[in-house]
Amino acid sequence: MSKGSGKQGGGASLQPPRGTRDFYPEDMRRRSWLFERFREIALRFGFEEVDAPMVEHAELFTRKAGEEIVEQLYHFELHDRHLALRPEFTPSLARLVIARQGALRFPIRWFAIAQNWRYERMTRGRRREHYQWNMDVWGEPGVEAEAELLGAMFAALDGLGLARGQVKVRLNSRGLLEESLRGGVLADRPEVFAPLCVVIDKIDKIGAEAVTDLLCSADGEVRLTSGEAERVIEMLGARSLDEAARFTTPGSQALADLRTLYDLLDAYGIADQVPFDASVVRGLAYYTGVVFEAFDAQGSLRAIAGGGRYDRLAETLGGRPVPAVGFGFGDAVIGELLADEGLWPELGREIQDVVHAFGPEEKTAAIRVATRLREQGRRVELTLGQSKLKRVLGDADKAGAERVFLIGEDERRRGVVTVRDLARQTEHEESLDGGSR
RNA sequence: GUGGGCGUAGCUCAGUUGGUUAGAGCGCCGGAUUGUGAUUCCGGAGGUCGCGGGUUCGACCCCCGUCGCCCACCCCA
Repeated sequence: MSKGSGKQGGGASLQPPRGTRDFYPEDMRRRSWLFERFREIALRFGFEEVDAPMVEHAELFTRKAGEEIVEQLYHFELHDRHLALRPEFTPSLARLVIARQGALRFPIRWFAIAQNWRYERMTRGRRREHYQWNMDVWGEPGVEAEAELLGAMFAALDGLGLARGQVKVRLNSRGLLEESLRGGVLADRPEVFAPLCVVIDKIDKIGAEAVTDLLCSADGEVRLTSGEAERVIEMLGARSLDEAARFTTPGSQALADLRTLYDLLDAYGIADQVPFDASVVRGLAYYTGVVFEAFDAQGSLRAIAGGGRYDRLAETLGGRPVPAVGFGFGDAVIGELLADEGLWPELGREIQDVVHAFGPEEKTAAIRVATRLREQGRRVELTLGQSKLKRVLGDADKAGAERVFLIGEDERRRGVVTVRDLARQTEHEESLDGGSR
């Protein structure tokens, strides 16, 4: 069977399902490198790592707000259960928090590196499966939490080698919009705010007119007056807090929060990397306040990361109210950006020592030597079977080894091992237990 | 979903207007003093040319279908 044979070829395809990836050792080294950077920054910011099952009850994800993320759910019925692969980590995280709500001391700072699944059409930087670094703060209503998260995000970008200015974060608050509609449509029907935001999120893709139509449509969920819709569209054009202030109600809490946030971001040294942009609302229903998304400055790729405040998710899922804010940072788009910028490091096997027995008689001695070295913390490859010295040395060199330990008949008889230093091309003998001779 | 491009050795690709044993580089294996690696030299293995069907005396090449990948648009985070 050949690699390209599809359904016609007979037998199982050797290709992974569309939109999914295999990770060979060289791929896994890069993935691990990336995840180590995420993990290191998270720990440096005092966050604790958590995880949850990749399969959840489907109901955890099936919100009704027209979100694409819900429509693209991988789900299935098994026995009497309706299960789904998680399309994002936040609902699972909420479940974890709610289940121990009485025992947790807030605020809590948790992170996860989770694989998520969405059945969607593929483009560059977008697959049906991806890993996402999630950073979340629960129990802190103030924008100090947002600032800390954005500080961590930029620290991670620094750690990946991206120069300042290569990645920017557009930021807004849904609170501005929510406040301005509070006296109108939201007074009677506060529940339409989420679907309203989901519709607005489409403005860059379908245009202002189409969005206005959707917002005012008599058949739609939102049903704004044309005056309200006009005001909303106009407000989305604001690109500074002062511009936004023209649309806000006097004493706007959302605007005050944003001003405070920018003061804090300035202290982190990143305020100039985070332009205000009133058109950012994000496509998820549960966001309530500040929302943001990171993108490459050239604008050639999809969003790198995104997040926001979701103060009502806990109660939506049956818990007591707890404010929360977080972001997700995917591995796919950042991987493309690192590739474009030539920032992926050369990663080798990092074997340190190779131990080789020339014949069956020397195998036990070789095992003892390898064990001794491994107990010292060295990364040791023990050669298996029979192979020629030429090959052993060549492979050791390619694997990045520093030394090769050789045990042949002569060494065995004298109770020693020949240690070859590959870089210096020198050799000396040691006793089998490591003593010098 | 629409349009375009591409599927030839493990990898990157070449393959003249359809013509007989389908090539290169890298990699892999073996050899050049039986236990000494990056260079060099010599040799070798490995492909039903994505898959299926059709046209033809003859198809990697032309036609149809199909699967997969890439790009753009559409759609959407």
